Amino acid sequence: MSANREKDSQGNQDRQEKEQPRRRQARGERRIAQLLEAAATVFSTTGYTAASTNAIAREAGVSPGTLYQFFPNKEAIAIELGDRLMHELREMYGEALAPVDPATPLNEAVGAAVDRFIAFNCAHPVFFALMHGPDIPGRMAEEHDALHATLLSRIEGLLLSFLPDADPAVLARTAHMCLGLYKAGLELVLAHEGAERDAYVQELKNALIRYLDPLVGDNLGQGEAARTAT
Amino acid sequence: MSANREKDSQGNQDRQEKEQPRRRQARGERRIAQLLEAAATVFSTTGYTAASTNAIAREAGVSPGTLYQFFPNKEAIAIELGDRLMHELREMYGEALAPVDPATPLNEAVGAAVDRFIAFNCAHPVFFALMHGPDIPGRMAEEHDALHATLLSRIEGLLLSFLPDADPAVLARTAHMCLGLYKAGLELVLAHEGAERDAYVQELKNALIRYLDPLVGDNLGQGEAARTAT
Amino acid sequence: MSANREKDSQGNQDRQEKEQPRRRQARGERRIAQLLEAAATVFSTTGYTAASTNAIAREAGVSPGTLYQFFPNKEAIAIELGDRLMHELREMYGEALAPVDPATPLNEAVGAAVDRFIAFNCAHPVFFALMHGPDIPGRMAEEHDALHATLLSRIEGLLLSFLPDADPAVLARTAHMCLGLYKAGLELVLAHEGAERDAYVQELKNALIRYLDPLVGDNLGQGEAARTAT
Amino acid sequence: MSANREKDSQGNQDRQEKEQPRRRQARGERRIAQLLEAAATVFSTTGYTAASTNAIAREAGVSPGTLYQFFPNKEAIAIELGDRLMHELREMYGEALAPVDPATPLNEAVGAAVDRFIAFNCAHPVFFALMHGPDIPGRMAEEHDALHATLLSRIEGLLLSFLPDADPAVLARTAHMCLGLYKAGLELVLAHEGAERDAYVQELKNALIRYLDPLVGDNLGQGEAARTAT
DNA sequence: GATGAATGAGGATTCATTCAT
DNA sequence: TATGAATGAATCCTCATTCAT
Repeated sequence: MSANREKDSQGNQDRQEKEQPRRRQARGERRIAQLLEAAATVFSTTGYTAASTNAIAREAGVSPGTLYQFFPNKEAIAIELGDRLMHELREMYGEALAPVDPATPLNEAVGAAVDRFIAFNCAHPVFFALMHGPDIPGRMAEEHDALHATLLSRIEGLLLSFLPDADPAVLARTAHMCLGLYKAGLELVLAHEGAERDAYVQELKNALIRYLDPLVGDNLGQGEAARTAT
Repeated sequence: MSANREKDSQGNQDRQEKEQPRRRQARGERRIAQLLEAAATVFSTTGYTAASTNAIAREAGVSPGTLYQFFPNKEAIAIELGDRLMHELREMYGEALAPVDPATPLNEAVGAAVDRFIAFNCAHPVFFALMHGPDIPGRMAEEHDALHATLLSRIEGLLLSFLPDADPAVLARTAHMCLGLYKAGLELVLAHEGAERDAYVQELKNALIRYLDPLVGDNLGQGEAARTAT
Repeated sequence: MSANREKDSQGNQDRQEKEQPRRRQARGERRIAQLLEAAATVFSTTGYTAASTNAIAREAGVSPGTLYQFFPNKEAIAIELGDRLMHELREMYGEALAPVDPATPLNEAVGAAVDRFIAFNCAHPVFFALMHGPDIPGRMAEEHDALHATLLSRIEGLLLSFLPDADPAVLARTAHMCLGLYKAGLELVLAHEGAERDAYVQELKNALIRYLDPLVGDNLGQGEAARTAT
Repeated sequence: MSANREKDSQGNQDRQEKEQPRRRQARGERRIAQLLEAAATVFSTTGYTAASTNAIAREAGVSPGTLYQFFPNKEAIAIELGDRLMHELREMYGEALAPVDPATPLNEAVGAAVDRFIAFNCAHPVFFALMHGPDIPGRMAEEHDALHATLLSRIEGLLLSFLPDADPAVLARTAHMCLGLYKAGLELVLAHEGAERDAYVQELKNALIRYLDPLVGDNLGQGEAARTAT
């Protein structure tokens, strides 16, 4: 049933004999990556709750025991997955989303941010599952909340560029709304392909821009831009 | 929470024979309602996947066997629940959302629709769980899609009042976006209480109105309204 | 006294009838007895830790699921088993071991008590396993201790008949020693059969009588009796 | 949790070649001792059945593979541990317990023997676990029995000093009883500390002496001694 | 129709043991 | 030799579903 055994024919023979511990660790790291990838697949297919560790192991081509050599339980897999995704997000786009030149027109800033996020989410479909999870039980909810909080603070950072003197409560609410809108749009984007997908991306941008536009009333001309963006 | 004592000691034996089938039916209906109510509670608490039929039966105060006398499986419960919710929605708000006087300003129309939906969703928290389910497995997805489709067509109806000559594809996309935006906002609304909840309701309306406003360009003055709605 | 069912007390109001439950419950009770008997067999064969619930179910001739319909986990089985054994012990020998006529010679009192206990233990070999368990984990240790404490207090009661004015600390220590001696002897008794077993029973009595004899110095002549008992 | 690098940097390179096999052996011996020590800790903490080989390896600071380089399986560890303990016992107290001057009063002989054994058991808590194990599965029971047999023969030897012309069957039975009594007392001794422990040690001696005293009837005056020992 | 016992496959997790390096 | 990854059967327990009464 289980075909496994180092199927990665990467020909990594150039590694050194001195670095034996490193080799060991390297193998472990590879397995971990492999398992996380498998978990990503299974999570995005079935959702966290319905995902079984055996299925993840099978998807990764290893035995269940191997999975538990690297992760103490199912939760830990999702948590590590979330951590890695956040890390990558951070690496790709810098520590903050924010450092936007306030002179940048809103529609450009939003458009760029959405494009980036969409690209990231298309590359990592699990991110959506983890971000979106409504049925996350136990200690994992904390992780979920942490991920959420991180995203929110980034969005707040971005918004601050445009709304430097906003009431913190309003700012928080606006960030929540933006994240919600984004998630809603993302779901539609991921559900379509090709031209239709692009159209939804544009609609998502429109929705965000139009939602935010009145809040940055001093940036003249943007309302007009937004109105003609379709 | 309904008591279920069928020991009708009414002494009216002659009537009993004739009415037995009806009584039976009536009892069955009561049981079904009881079970669906319990299912609604359990589904909204734990989500569909994590909900167990035994838990539903226990919540309904009946044995698992009884549950399976009325529903062939777990899926069927959710499906029936969805159907009933749609039915109730239809009863409450008419066959279509649409019959809106085209002269109604957009913000009023959207505001009224959102208020209605929010009220409905607050009254029936399961609706959100069923509408939102990202981890719906197997054949149940069809039902989910059906529910979705119904909502979409209603939204399209409403939109048609304002965009009578829109491209069908654009119309569909717009409806999808509206539904997505609504779901996103609903999640935030349900997650808060009191004044904060009201604030989110307003934000949700704003988001929808501003999103739609440019599409109904002929309705002069509404952009202004939207801009000042906060 | 009955098995502890998983009872989420969720406001189930007035339920079922009066006659059927008897039958149902009767079947359940029989299953419980069956399962406890199987557990007794398995526990005495392999010890608590090494005993598997599947093995118990198999021994009882039922599926694993059935076992868990009556017991929430492995611990509960052992606990219920212990409770039933204590209950039976109490039923057989009265609430206390003690009400011994102080005029009874020590050797007779001890002999009678040992005979009774031996008979009980031979009839219920698990009792030894539960009493003796050195590797009992988790919450079950409490039960074990409770069982132990019960036995100790009974022994103390008996001793008080002979040592009415003993220091409580000494009394406790003496009771512990008696129980320990008894357990040690019991192990040997259970390990043999026929005449050899009888011989060990006699040796156990001797050990206890001789240990206690000097403590009841006022009962003249008992030392002599003890010395010739072999 | 000790690091375990065998990079013995003794700088004596010339010796190395000749002595490599010896060094190897020495290293192996050290590993074995290390593993047995770890096993002793784990066994006495969790019991044999619940002890995992991985836990032993971890406690020893080595990998599971290393453990299996020296022991073919879990059983073998316990067996070797038992053997070493017996060996040490023999080394410490001579080949026999017996060489007791028959003129030694019984209470002195028993008191000395008990003190020695108690000291040994306190120094090696595993001994109790191995000696006492009621849940020993499979082939390991043989080893357990062997250990037991050794102890018994030593006790018999000691008894022979006092009962030179006893029936072998009686002798064996008496030895079994003494060992049982000792184990029972030991359990109580190990369960207490300080003055209470000492008190239990004394009680254990009393129990043994009083048990044996009548058997050595020709040693006048000992009965008296036993009676006043408390 | 109602009950609750019964089922058994499946899920998370552990562990003795083996294997490649 | 030492390592630590790998295995897979076994463990405890759950749950959708069926059955006898």
